[in-house]
Amino acid sequence: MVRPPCCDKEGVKKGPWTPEEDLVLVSYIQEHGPGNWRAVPTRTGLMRCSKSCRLRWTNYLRPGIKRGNFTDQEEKLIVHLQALLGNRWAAIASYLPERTDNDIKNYWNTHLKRKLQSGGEGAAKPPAHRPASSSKGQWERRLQTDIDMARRALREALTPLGDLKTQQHDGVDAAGAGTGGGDSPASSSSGASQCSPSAAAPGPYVLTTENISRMLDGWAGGRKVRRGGSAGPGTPGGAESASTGSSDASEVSYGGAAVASAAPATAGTLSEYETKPAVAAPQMPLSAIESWLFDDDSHFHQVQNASLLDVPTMDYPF
DNA sequence: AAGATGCTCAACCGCTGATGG
DNA sequence: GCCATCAGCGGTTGAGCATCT
Repeated sequence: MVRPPCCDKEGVKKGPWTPEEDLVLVSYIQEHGPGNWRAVPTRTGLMRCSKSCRLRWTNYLRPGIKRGNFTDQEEKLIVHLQALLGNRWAAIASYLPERTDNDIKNYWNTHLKRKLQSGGEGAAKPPAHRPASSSKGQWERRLQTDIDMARRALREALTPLGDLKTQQHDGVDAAGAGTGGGDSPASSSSGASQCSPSAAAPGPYVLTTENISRMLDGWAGGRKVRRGGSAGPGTPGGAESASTGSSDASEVSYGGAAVASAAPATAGTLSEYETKPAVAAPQMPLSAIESWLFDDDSHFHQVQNASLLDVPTMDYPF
């Protein structure tokens, strides 16, 4: 059966989002929480398809997104995870809560791939993925292994490079059987960190309409405010353009205690989030991940599927 | 200064898996 | 169990900007 594309309908707008549309979408989500994307266009009156709304939110408007200026640590982590997981960007993104899969994918394709190619052929070859014939049991096992490997990779990435190689033969945790269900932690586990929708209390979104409109101030209306230079990333939103460099709402603790809705638009809330130094590494999320990792360290010694750990030594050229 | 080329990244497209009737 | 619908993912495209010639 051939399903017509969801955006085939007449009157569905495509192309770059305008600040007004962003505002409408954010207002709606602030009120109802993300999710039920199908209803968004009709309820908001946006002439966009649901998919487009979801994408706009997850890749761009969602609080806590950091743009541009990938740190060395993030780079290494991405490379490492990519080598382990392949091009499963959502899974990779779930380990970088401030980054979107799209962002990581773009960064990989435009920076890292080239870097690796020029610096060392085959430093990180993506493993073959998702054999079409794998049974469900195999698939689930592989998922768990992915999670384990990613966890391990993350731990390694967070470890000073000098120590890395000594850990190459650590075991893999086979324990986590539980939750793991998903190809994409992004869709399940990331929920916690990625502002996953309604599951978590829709609550604390930092982006009040006022904030949004402030964010959108200075948006020239052109498609891009070019990244780089002093201006922040090319986000029209310019939360970061208002600030220095790549910081935007990233440290907003939308998941936690109520910065957001509580954050009265009046209180110049945005400035609270503007003060983060552009180069600041994602300390918060990473440290959270770190503690998760190291708390669970004992599991690393339960080797179960050692063959899957034959990851080539990561000797990245940068 | 102007055109050509390269680079970046937001957005789109098509597919797959999950879910509900 | 089947089918329709929806959400999410990864690959690709193309507009706009930067840099080069």
